[in-house]
Amino acid sequence: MQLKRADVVTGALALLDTDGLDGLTMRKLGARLGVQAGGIYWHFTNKEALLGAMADRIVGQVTETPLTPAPWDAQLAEIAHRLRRAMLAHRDGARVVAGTYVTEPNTVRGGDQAMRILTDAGFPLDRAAWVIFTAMYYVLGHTIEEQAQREAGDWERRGSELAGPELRRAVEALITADPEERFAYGLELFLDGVRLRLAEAQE
Amino acid sequence: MQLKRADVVTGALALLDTDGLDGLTMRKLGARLGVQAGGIYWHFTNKEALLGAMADRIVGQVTETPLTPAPWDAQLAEIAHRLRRAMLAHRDGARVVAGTYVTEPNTVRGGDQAMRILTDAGFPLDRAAWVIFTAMYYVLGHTIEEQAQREAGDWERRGSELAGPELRRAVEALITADPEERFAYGLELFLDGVRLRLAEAQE
DNA sequence: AGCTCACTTGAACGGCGTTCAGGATTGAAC
DNA sequence: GTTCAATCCTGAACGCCGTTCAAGTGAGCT
Repeated sequence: MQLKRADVVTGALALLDTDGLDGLTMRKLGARLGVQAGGIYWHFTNKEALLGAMADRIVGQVTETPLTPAPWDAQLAEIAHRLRRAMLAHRDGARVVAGTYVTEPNTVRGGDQAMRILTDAGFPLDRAAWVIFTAMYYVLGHTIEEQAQREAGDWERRGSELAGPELRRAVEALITADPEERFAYGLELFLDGVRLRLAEAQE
Repeated sequence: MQLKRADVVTGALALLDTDGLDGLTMRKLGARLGVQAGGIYWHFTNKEALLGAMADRIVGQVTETPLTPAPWDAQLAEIAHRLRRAMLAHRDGARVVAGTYVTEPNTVRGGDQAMRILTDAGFPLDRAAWVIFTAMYYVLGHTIEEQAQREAGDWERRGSELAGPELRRAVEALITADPEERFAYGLELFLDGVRLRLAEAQE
């Protein structure tokens, strides 16, 4: 059986889970697929394209099951939570997603969906876009660090060694806390801002 | 005259400006410093350490001039704006800063300062830490994309080709907009959230 | 003048992404 | 069942990367 484009992506995600993003090399991927490294280039023009396809596979989880009807803010929060969970499902998943641009189909679908939720709620189009990208930065940043922390225990050590008095206990507060709770907190933080601006625009 | 640790950082930042992060190699840096690539390893144990020092030099701009007395939210916004400007001052500056951990002295100083502002305003210590990291994710994410967009014109093309109806105009709205205004908007978005929570906690 | 310690050389090592001419495999048409 | 073109893969190389290390150089103190 010959390799299909989708098989390469599946194999690459499996390799990502075992070896991490830094261990994801074309040679190792070839070995796992029973193929020489060069052979992969028939399916993808370069590694970046492969990473893009991987990112899209990960992000695809977000739009897989339809959203239940709910207020706009709850729906937006749901999407953000789904995105975080989808990225956490693969080692270094957030870093993979962060390293790609917006052109892949699933990414576009998700962005489109979020845009519609905000514009339906009465947000002007351009501001809606700003809000979504702001949210995106937060979700990506939070999840990247959540995964970095999960995989490297030396984070804590390094942090508490050199830090000043305030920040030192702050870092401890970060590590101790439940990541999901922290994520929800930060998300609500600027959902508040969005609610405020929506109320202003509506009266 | 022999090389000092600080000279290496200065040369590395100059090379960063001309060749970008991907073009920043030890061999090219050596050439610019009039030194073999291996010689740099006497000053820095590896490239990561060098990048850390570069990041700290960049971040140092933030705490260089003291903050003028002002309400806590204005001070926090000022720090965020300074950080963005400091990173914009070097090509790929945001990516460099994002790739390092918290241990460098200037990074620590800045974090400490921000923590104190929030705790002085009445925020509980652990929540203050959460807020700061949330802000950090936003500032980094925004600035990374701002710089990516500045350097690659194909961003726009790719975005408007494949995008769905909503997102397509959203991307246009992003590109057209003044980055600074967009930055301030997103920042205020969750400063609102912080203000709200502070008001709740105080009554 | 001699010595020490701080710095640098030069060459190598293993690994990386990528290319490409040629071989193998497939599946449909005859 | 043979032919044939399109598809898929091999094998070997290319140039670049970060990093190591024994051996060399040179400035500044004694």
